[in-house]
Amino acid sequence: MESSELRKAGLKVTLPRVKILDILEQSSNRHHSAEDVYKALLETGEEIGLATVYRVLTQFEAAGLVKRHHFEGGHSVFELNQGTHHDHILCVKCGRVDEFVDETIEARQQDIAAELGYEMTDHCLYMYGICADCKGK
Amino acid sequence: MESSELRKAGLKVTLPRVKILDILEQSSNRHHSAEDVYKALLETGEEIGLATVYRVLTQFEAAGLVKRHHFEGGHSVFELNQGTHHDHILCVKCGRVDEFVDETIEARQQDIAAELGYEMTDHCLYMYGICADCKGK
DNA sequence: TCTGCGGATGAAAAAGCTTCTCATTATTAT
DNA sequence: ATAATAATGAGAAGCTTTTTCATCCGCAGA
Ligand SMILES: [Mn+2]
Ligand SMILES: [Mn+2]
Ligand SMILES: [Zn+2]
Ligand SMILES: [Zn+2]
Repeated sequence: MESSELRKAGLKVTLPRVKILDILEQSSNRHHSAEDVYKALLETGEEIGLATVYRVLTQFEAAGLVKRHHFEGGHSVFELNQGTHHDHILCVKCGRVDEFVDETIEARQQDIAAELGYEMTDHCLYMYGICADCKGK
Repeated sequence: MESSELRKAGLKVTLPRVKILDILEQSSNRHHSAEDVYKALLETGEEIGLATVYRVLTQFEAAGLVKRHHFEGGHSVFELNQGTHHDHILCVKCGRVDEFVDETIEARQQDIAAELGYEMTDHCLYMYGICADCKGK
Protein backbone atom coordinates (compact mmCIF):
# COMPACT_ATOMS: atom_id res chain seq x y z
CA MET A 1 0.00 0.00 0.00
CA GLU A 2 1.48 3.26 -1.16
CA SER A 3 0.14 5.51 1.60
CA SER A 4 2.11 3.78 4.33
CA GLU A 5 5.31 4.05 2.30
CA LEU A 6 4.68 7.75 1.91
CA ARG A 7 3.96 8.23 5.61
CA LYS A 8 7.08 6.26 6.49
CA ALA A 9 9.05 8.65 4.29
CA GLY A 10 7.58 11.61 6.14
CA LEU A 11 5.51 12.76 3.18
CA LYS A 12 1.86 13.74 3.28
CA VAL A 13 -0.42 11.37 1.46
CA THR A 14 -1.65 13.29 -1.57
CA LEU A 15 -3.23 12.10 -4.76
CA PRO A 16 -0.26 13.02 -7.00
CA ARG A 17 2.18 11.20 -4.74
CA VAL A 18 0.06 8.08 -4.53
CA LYS A 19 -0.52 7.96 -8.27
CA ILE A 20 3.12 8.55 -9.15
CA LEU A 21 4.32 5.89 -6.73
CA ASP A 22 1.71 3.61 -8.20
CA ILE A 23 3.05 4.10 -11.70
CA LEU A 24 6.61 3.46 -10.59
CA GLU A 25 5.54 0.24 -8.86
CA GLN A 26 3.13 -1.09 -11.48
CA SER A 27 4.85 -0.24 -14.75
CA SER A 28 6.70 -2.94 -16.62
CA ASN A 29 9.55 -0.50 -17.30
CA ARG A 30 11.81 0.22 -14.38
CA HIS A 31 13.31 3.44 -15.76
CA HIS A 32 11.15 6.49 -16.37
CA SER A 33 11.76 10.07 -17.35
CA ALA A 34 9.57 12.71 -15.72
CA GLU A 35 7.81 13.03 -19.05
CA ASP A 36 7.14 9.27 -19.10
CA VAL A 37 5.49 9.49 -15.70
CA TYR A 38 3.49 12.54 -16.74
CA LYS A 39 2.18 10.76 -19.83
CA ALA A 40 1.34 7.63 -17.86
CA LEU A 41 -0.69 9.79 -15.48
CA LEU A 42 -2.59 11.31 -18.39
CA GLU A 43 -3.38 7.84 -19.68
CA THR A 44 -4.97 6.90 -16.38
CA GLY A 45 -7.05 10.08 -16.57
CA GLU A 46 -5.17 11.99 -13.86
CA GLU A 47 -4.69 15.69 -14.54
CA ILE A 48 -1.44 16.19 -12.68
CA GLY A 49 0.91 18.95 -13.77
CA LEU A 50 4.40 18.26 -15.05
CA ALA A 51 5.82 20.59 -12.40
CA THR A 52 4.25 18.42 -9.74
CA VAL A 53 5.73 15.30 -11.30
CA TYR A 54 9.20 16.83 -11.11
CA ARG A 55 8.61 18.02 -7.54
CA VAL A 56 7.33 14.67 -6.37
CA LEU A 57 10.12 12.71 -8.03
CA THR A 58 12.71 15.01 -6.46
CA GLN A 59 11.06 14.54 -3.06
CA PHE A 60 10.99 10.79 -3.57
CA GLU A 61 14.68 10.92 -4.36
CA ALA A 62 15.41 12.92 -1.21
CA ALA A 63 13.36 10.44 0.80
CA GLY A 64 15.27 7.52 -0.69
CA LEU A 65 12.24 6.08 -2.46
CA VAL A 66 13.70 6.48 -5.94
CA LYS A 67 17.10 6.72 -7.57
CA ARG A 68 17.86 9.29 -10.26
CA HIS A 69 20.19 8.50 -13.14
CA HIS A 70 21.66 10.63 -15.89
CA PHE A 71 21.65 8.50 -18.99
CA GLU A 72 23.07 10.13 -22.10
CA GLY A 73 20.73 12.49 -23.86
CA GLY A 74 20.33 15.17 -21.26
CA HIS A 75 17.33 14.20 -19.18
CA SER A 76 17.06 12.39 -15.86
CA VAL A 77 15.49 8.99 -15.42
CA PHE A 78 14.05 7.65 -12.20
CA GLU A 79 13.60 4.17 -10.85
CA LEU A 80 12.26 2.71 -7.64
CA ASN A 81 15.02 2.26 -5.10
CA GLN A 82 14.98 -1.36 -4.09
CA GLY A 83 17.91 -0.98 -1.76
CA THR A 84 20.60 -2.72 -3.76
CA HIS A 85 23.02 -0.81 -5.93
CA HIS A 86 23.33 -1.79 -9.58
CA ASP A 87 24.79 -0.43 -12.78
CA HIS A 88 23.37 -0.16 -16.30
CA ILE A 89 24.01 -1.17 -19.87
CA LEU A 90 21.96 0.54 -22.58
CA CYS A 91 21.28 -0.31 -26.19
CA VAL A 92 22.09 2.69 -28.37
CA LYS A 93 19.69 1.45 -31.07
CA CYS A 94 16.46 0.59 -29.24
CA GLY A 95 16.94 2.11 -25.80
CA ARG A 96 16.75 -1.18 -23.94
CA VAL A 97 18.26 -1.06 -20.46
CA ASP A 98 19.76 -3.99 -18.57
CA GLU A 99 21.00 -3.96 -15.01
CA PHE A 100 23.90 -5.76 -13.41
CA VAL A 101 26.10 -5.88 -10.35
CA ASP A 102 29.68 -7.06 -10.41
CA GLU A 103 31.53 -7.52 -7.17
CA THR A 104 34.93 -7.45 -8.84
CA ILE A 105 34.24 -4.01 -10.26
CA GLU A 106 32.71 -2.75 -7.02
CA ALA A 107 35.78 -3.83 -5.07
CA ARG A 108 38.25 -2.34 -7.53
CA GLN A 109 36.38 0.96 -7.38
CA GLN A 110 36.82 1.10 -3.64
CA ASP A 111 40.54 0.42 -4.02
CA ILE A 112 41.01 3.03 -6.72
CA ALA A 113 39.19 5.69 -4.73
CA ALA A 114 41.36 4.92 -1.71
CA GLU A 115 44.56 4.96 -3.78
CA LEU A 116 43.66 8.39 -5.11
CA GLY A 117 42.88 9.68 -1.61
CA TYR A 118 39.11 9.88 -2.03
CA GLU A 119 36.36 8.87 0.31
CA MET A 120 33.87 7.55 -2.22
CA THR A 121 30.25 8.61 -1.81
CA ASP A 122 28.75 7.36 -5.03
CA HIS A 123 29.54 5.93 -8.39
CA CYS A 124 27.85 4.98 -11.62
CA LEU A 125 28.95 2.85 -14.51
CA TYR A 126 27.16 3.19 -17.82
CA MET A 127 27.91 0.87 -20.67
CA TYR A 128 26.57 1.50 -24.16
CA GLY A 129 26.28 -0.99 -26.94
CA ILE A 130 24.07 -2.91 -29.33
CA CYS A 131 21.79 -5.47 -27.74
CA ALA A 132 21.28 -9.01 -28.99
CA ASP A 133 18.00 -8.15 -30.72
CA CYS A 134 19.43 -5.14 -32.51
CA LYS A 135 22.59 -6.92 -33.65
CA GLY A 136 20.54 -8.99 -36.08
CA LYS A 137 19.57 -6.03 -38.23
CA MET B 1 50.96 23.71 -34.36
CA GLU B 2 47.17 23.78 -34.30
CA SER B 3 46.53 24.44 -37.96
CA SER B 4 48.00 21.15 -39.11
CA GLU B 5 45.89 19.24 -36.58
CA LEU B 6 42.82 20.96 -37.95
CA ARG B 7 43.74 20.25 -41.55
CA LYS B 8 44.44 16.64 -40.67
CA ALA B 9 40.93 16.46 -39.21
CA GLY B 10 39.50 17.83 -42.44
CA LEU B 11 38.48 21.14 -40.90
CA LYS B 12 39.13 24.56 -42.35
CA VAL B 13 41.63 26.60 -40.38
CA THR B 14 39.58 29.41 -38.88
CA LEU B 15 40.35 31.75 -36.02
CA PRO B 16 37.71 30.31 -33.66
CA ARG B 17 38.94 26.76 -34.23
CA VAL B 18 42.58 27.67 -33.72
CA LYS B 19 41.87 29.64 -30.56
CA ILE B 20 39.63 26.97 -29.06
CA LEU B 21 42.14 24.23 -29.75
CA ASP B 22 44.79 26.47 -28.26
CA ILE B 23 42.82 26.84 -25.04
CA LEU B 24 42.24 23.12 -24.77
CA GLU B 25 45.96 22.47 -25.26
CA GLN B 26 47.39 25.25 -23.10
CA SER B 27 45.04 25.31 -20.13
CA SER B 28 46.10 23.69 -16.88
CA ASN B 29 42.64 22.15 -16.53
CA ARG B 30 41.92 19.21 -18.75
CA HIS B 31 38.13 19.34 -18.45
CA HIS B 32 36.18 22.31 -19.74
CA SER B 33 32.52 23.17 -20.17
CA ALA B 34 31.55 25.14 -23.26
CA GLU B 35 31.06 28.12 -20.96
CA ASP B 36 34.59 27.66 -19.59
CA VAL B 37 36.01 27.80 -23.10
CA TYR B 38 33.87 30.81 -23.95
CA LYS B 39 35.10 32.72 -20.90
CA ALA B 40 38.70 31.77 -21.58
CA LEU B 41 38.31 33.18 -25.09
CA LEU B 42 36.95 36.44 -23.69
CA GLU B 43 39.95 36.69 -21.36
CA THR B 44 42.31 36.49 -24.30
CA GLY B 45 40.32 39.25 -26.00
CA GLU B 46 38.66 37.07 -28.61
CA GLU B 47 35.05 37.94 -29.39
CA ILE B 48 33.81 34.49 -30.34
CA GLY B 49 30.15 33.63 -29.87
CA LEU B 50 28.99 30.91 -27.54
CA ALA B 51 27.11 29.23 -30.39
CA THR B 52 30.39 28.95 -32.27
CA VAL B 53 32.06 27.43 -29.23
CA TYR B 54 29.39 24.75 -29.09
CA ARG B 55 29.58 24.17 -32.82
CA VAL B 56 33.35 23.87 -32.83
CA LEU B 57 33.48 21.57 -29.83
CA THR B 58 30.88 19.32 -31.43
CA GLN B 59 32.89 19.26 -34.65
CA PHE B 60 36.06 18.49 -32.72
CA GLU B 61 34.23 15.62 -31.07
CA ALA B 62 33.07 14.27 -34.44
CA ALA B 63 36.63 14.57 -35.73
CA GLY B 64 37.98 12.69 -32.71
CA LEU B 65 39.96 15.65 -31.42
CA VAL B 66 38.06 15.89 -28.15
CA LYS B 67 36.01 13.65 -25.89
CA ARG B 68 32.71 14.78 -24.38
CA HIS B 69 31.65 13.70 -20.91
CA HIS B 70 28.44 14.11 -18.95
CA PHE B 71 29.44 14.81 -15.38
CA GLU B 72 26.57 15.30 -12.95
CA GLY B 73 24.98 18.71 -13.04
CA GLY B 74 23.52 18.75 -16.50
CA HIS B 75 26.18 20.26 -18.73
CA SER B 76 28.76 18.61 -20.94
CA VAL B 77 32.50 18.85 -20.39
CA PHE B 78 35.14 18.43 -23.06
CA GLU B 79 38.73 17.33 -22.96
CA LEU B 80 41.44 16.80 -25.51
CA ASN B 81 41.45 13.24 -26.80
CA GLN B 82 44.89 11.84 -26.21
CA GLY B 83 44.00 8.46 -27.61
CA THR B 84 43.86 6.42 -24.45
CA HIS B 85 40.59 5.73 -22.67
CA HIS B 86 40.32 6.66 -19.01
CA ASP B 87 37.65 7.07 -16.36
CA HIS B 88 37.03 9.81 -13.80
CA ILE B 89 36.67 10.42 -10.10
CA LEU B 90 35.29 13.78 -9.01
CA CYS B 91 35.32 15.59 -5.69
CA VAL B 92 31.79 16.63 -4.77
CA LYS B 93 33.11 19.46 -2.57
CA CYS B 94 35.71 21.26 -4.70
CA GLY B 95 35.11 19.88 -8.20
CA ARG B 96 38.57 18.37 -8.53
CA VAL B 97 38.79 15.68 -11.20
CA ASP B 98 41.23 12.77 -11.25
CA GLU B 99 41.67 10.27 -14.03
CA PHE B 100 42.47 6.59 -13.91
CA VAL B 101 42.52 3.41 -15.93
CA ASP B 102 42.02 -0.01 -14.41
CA GLU B 103 42.54 -3.07 -16.54
CA THR B 104 40.59 -5.32 -14.18
CA ILE B 105 37.50 -3.15 -14.54
CA GLU B 106 37.95 -2.80 -18.29
CA ALA B 107 38.16 -6.55 -18.72
CA ARG B 108 35.14 -7.26 -16.50
CA GLN B 109 33.10 -4.74 -18.48
CA GLN B 110 33.83 -6.61 -21.68
CA ASP B 111 32.77 -9.87 -20.06
CA ILE B 112 29.56 -8.43 -18.63
CA ALA B 113 28.54 -6.89 -21.95
CA ALA B 114 29.14 -10.21 -23.69
CA GLU B 115 27.22 -12.14 -21.02
CA LEU B 116 24.23 -9.83 -21.51
CA GLY B 117 24.41 -10.20 -25.29
CA TYR B 118 25.67 -6.71 -26.05
CA GLU B 119 28.32 -5.58 -28.45
CA MET B 120 29.81 -2.77 -26.37
CA THR B 121 30.50 0.51 -28.14
CA ASP B 122 31.36 2.75 -25.23
CA HIS B 123 31.35 2.99 -21.47
CA CYS B 124 32.00 5.48 -18.73
CA LEU B 125 32.60 5.12 -15.04
CA TYR B 126 32.13 8.12 -12.81
CA MET B 127 33.06 7.95 -9.16
CA TYR B 128 32.11 10.71 -6.75
CA GLY B 129 33.65 11.36 -3.38
CA ILE B 130 35.58 13.69 -1.13
CA CYS B 131 39.17 14.30 -2.11
CA ALA B 132 42.13 14.22 0.25
CA ASP B 133 42.27 18.02 0.53
CA CYS B 134 38.56 18.37 1.28
CA LYS B 135 38.50 15.57 3.86
CA GLY B 136 40.52 17.74 6.25
CA LYS B 137 37.71 20.29 6.68
C1' DT C 1 47.25 37.86 -56.57
C1' DC C 2 42.37 37.80 -57.63
C1' DT C 3 37.84 35.34 -57.74
C1' DG C 4 34.08 32.62 -56.44
C1' DC C 5 32.01 28.91 -54.00
C1' DG C 6 30.91 26.50 -50.02
C1' DG C 7 31.54 26.37 -45.58
C1' DA C 8 31.90 29.13 -41.12
C1' DT C 9 30.43 32.74 -38.08
C1' DG C 10 27.65 35.92 -34.96
C1' DA C 11 23.45 37.35 -33.01
C1' DA C 12 19.29 36.25 -31.78
C1' DA C 13 15.62 33.19 -31.46
C1' DA C 14 14.10 28.78 -30.25
C1' DA C 15 14.22 24.26 -28.25
C1' DG C 16 14.23 20.95 -24.47
C1' DC C 17 14.44 19.92 -19.82
C1' DT C 18 13.83 21.51 -15.20
C1' DT C 19 12.76 24.78 -11.48
C1' DC C 20 10.39 28.66 -9.50
C1' DT C 21 6.43 31.81 -8.32
C1' DC C 22 2.26 32.58 -6.42
C1' DA C 23 -2.56 32.19 -5.82
C1' DT C 24 -5.52 28.41 -4.62
C1' DT C 25 -6.51 24.00 -2.52
C1' DA C 26 -5.86 19.88 0.27
C1' DT C 27 -3.97 17.42 4.36
C1' DT C 28 -3.24 16.71 9.09
C1' DA C 29 -3.14 17.65 14.08
C1' DT C 30 -6.04 19.48 17.47
C1' DA D 1 -14.82 21.11 12.23
C1' DT D 2 -10.98 24.40 12.42
C1' DA D 3 -6.61 26.33 11.84
C1' DA D 4 -2.01 25.88 10.58
C1' DT D 5 0.82 24.24 7.19
C1' DA D 6 2.13 22.08 3.22
C1' DA D 7 1.05 20.74 -1.67
C1' DT D 8 -0.71 21.77 -6.15
C1' DG D 9 -1.47 23.77 -10.95
C1' DA D 10 -0.48 26.97 -14.44
C1' DG D 11 2.51 29.61 -16.33
C1' DA D 12 6.73 32.07 -16.31
C1' DA D 13 11.45 31.74 -16.02
C1' DG D 14 16.14 29.55 -15.99
C1' DC D 15 19.85 27.02 -18.13
C1' DT D 16 22.22 24.59 -21.40
C1' DT D 17 22.37 23.63 -26.10
C1' DT D 18 20.79 23.96 -30.99
C1' DT D 19 18.96 26.30 -34.96
C1' DT D 20 18.18 30.07 -38.17
C1' DC D 21 19.70 33.22 -41.36
C1' DA D 22 22.21 36.97 -43.17
C1' DT D 23 26.96 38.01 -43.59
C1' DC D 24 31.77 36.80 -43.86
C1' DC D 25 35.94 34.16 -44.73
C1' DG D 26 39.18 30.32 -46.16
C1' DC D 27 40.96 28.23 -49.84
C1' DA D 28 41.26 25.95 -54.48
C1' DG D 29 41.73 27.27 -58.91
C1' DA D 30 42.64 30.81 -62.50
MN1 LIG E 1 18.25 0.52 -12.80
MN1 LIG F 1 39.52 13.04 -18.50
ZN1 LIG G 1 18.59 -2.84 -28.87
ZN1 LIG H 1 37.92 18.29 -3.07
